[in-house]
Amino acid sequence: MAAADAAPLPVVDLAVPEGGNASVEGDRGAAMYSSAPAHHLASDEHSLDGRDRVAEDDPAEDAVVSRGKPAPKIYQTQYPVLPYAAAAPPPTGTADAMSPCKPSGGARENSLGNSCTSIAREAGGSIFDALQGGPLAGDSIDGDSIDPAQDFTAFLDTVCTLPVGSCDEPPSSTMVEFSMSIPLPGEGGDKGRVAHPGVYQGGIQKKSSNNPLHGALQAAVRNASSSHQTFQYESLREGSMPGGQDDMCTPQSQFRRDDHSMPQLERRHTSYVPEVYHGSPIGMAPYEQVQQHPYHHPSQMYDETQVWQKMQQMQGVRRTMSANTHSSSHLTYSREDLSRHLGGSSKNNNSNSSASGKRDQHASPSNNNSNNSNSSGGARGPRGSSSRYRGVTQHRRTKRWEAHVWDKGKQVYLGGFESEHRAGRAYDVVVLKTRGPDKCQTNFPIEEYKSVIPWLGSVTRDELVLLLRRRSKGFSRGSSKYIGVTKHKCGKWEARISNSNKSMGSEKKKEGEGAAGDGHQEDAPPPGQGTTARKYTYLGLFDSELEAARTHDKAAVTLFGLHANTNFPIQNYPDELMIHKPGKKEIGMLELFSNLQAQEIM
DNA sequence: CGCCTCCAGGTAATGCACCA
DNA sequence: TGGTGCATTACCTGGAGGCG
Repeated sequence: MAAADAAPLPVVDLAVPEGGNASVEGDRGAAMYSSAPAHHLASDEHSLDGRDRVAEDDPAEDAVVSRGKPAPKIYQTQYPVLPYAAAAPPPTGTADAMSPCKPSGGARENSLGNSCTSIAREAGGSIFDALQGGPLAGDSIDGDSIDPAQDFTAFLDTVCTLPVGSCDEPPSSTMVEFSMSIPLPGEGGDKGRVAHPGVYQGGIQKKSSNNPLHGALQAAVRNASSSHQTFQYESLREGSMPGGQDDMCTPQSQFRRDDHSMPQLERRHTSYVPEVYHGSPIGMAPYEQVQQHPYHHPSQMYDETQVWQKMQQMQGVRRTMSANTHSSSHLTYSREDLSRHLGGSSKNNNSNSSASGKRDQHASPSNNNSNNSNSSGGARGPRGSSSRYRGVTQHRRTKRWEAHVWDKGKQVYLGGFESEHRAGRAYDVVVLKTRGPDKCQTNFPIEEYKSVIPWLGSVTRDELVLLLRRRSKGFSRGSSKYIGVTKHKCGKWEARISNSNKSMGSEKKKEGEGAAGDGHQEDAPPPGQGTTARKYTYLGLFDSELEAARTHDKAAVTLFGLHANTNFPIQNYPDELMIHKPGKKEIGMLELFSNLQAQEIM
């Protein structure tokens, strides 16, 4: 999808110099984000009724999901800017100061803000922070005090807990806290750039190679001194986390399945920064715009009472309408279902409508709004559906379940999931958000979402999608939570970099878009790199994962500058940025970067 | 005709076997 | 043990096709 075709999402007017505009962001914004743990959706196992568990239980699934892995990329094109602010960084020494969401935020938490326009994005975010900040723990909005524990993780927990049964009481008011603790340069400890040789000691290992890129990288990384920011971050984390920073930061450790007893404080760390970064207005959302965001204007949030009343009304109707199907488990497959699942031709069923109708029925025995689809011959949809859940498809090649919703004519990818059921849940939540409880068709009874709906008012669709994606199977990818880092068989961490480390997806599409070009093309390809063959350059083995990640970042920034797809915020690598020869349009962003630093905003 | 759903292709990133 | 390159997997998107 070309950037120009992106859904008309609320892209703020970006105050970024030439090249740093929204479309640029969109084009190259395939930011890797967050090491958000693939916090398994354990709760839905417990909360769903037995039918679901029988149908969907997959021990392997949780084992996989709980690994906690890198995040997928998000295309800014699709999710341009989330105009809310992050919380102002707490003072050093506070609990939040220990957060892995700090400066380098632990892995891809911040890589979200990396990729191409991270500087601008982060700059914007930090500027905004400086201007007004977001709510902090203890703040209150409209009289409701913000519970620090109620962050996105909690939100998703809520989503996934989806109680079945008592629907008599509306959930208590909750507010999502966005907390970003990112000591940026010039903020606490930016007193002089103290070289810290130890940090990057590993550097890129010397190795004879014919790859010209290799040589360039070696030189670049060798020459680049460590940034103080990174050092400081390390110090903070190490100093404040007796247990070892990595232990604290890794999703693997945080979300180990048997780790539920961990303090809330630890758990909450992993969830929000990505969104914050992602949402950080790249070019600074106008103050007013941000202020208008529901998050900052509780008055614009859902009125829970109204929502609840509406839901109750709807439930009454639905119970009646779906009475017939309610009693039948959706495990009871019809002949059509069996046929479909066994590869029966959808054309036989023809009636796709028929097939789809059955799907709805089974997916949601009490399918709230299923009245439409069932009674009218089924939901729209081509061919035989691969899933009995709406919005869920199974990737034929990978057999993974993917969920999508359509919003304003554009398809929105919700993530890949291990189970059909979870994909269906993802769809439900997003569709509830986008279309509202009274218009959407969900896979499961809407009453199961009663505790979720209030949350939906405090997040944007995009935020929600990001959350779901982070919870999706996609996060189980890779052995490391850092991009470009893999565990070598010898036990060390191997760093590699691709010759197109830059954000994916958009480049190709932009090629034919001349005027809308983002400047990418004008940047010379990496040394020795053609545009055709994908090549990975070996950067060396490292004892620590972190070290490997930083080496990757340095190489990426050296090669791709602002377009680099990094694990940590790009401002951690000013020296590499200087080494990188920027393209014309990058220069504008670099200037912005410099100005921000000069103003001590960054 | 527009919207919606789903399929499946392209590409990025990681896994892993193999070689020096 | 270190390094390379291919295979596999996952992410994301474009577009086909059905329905109102």
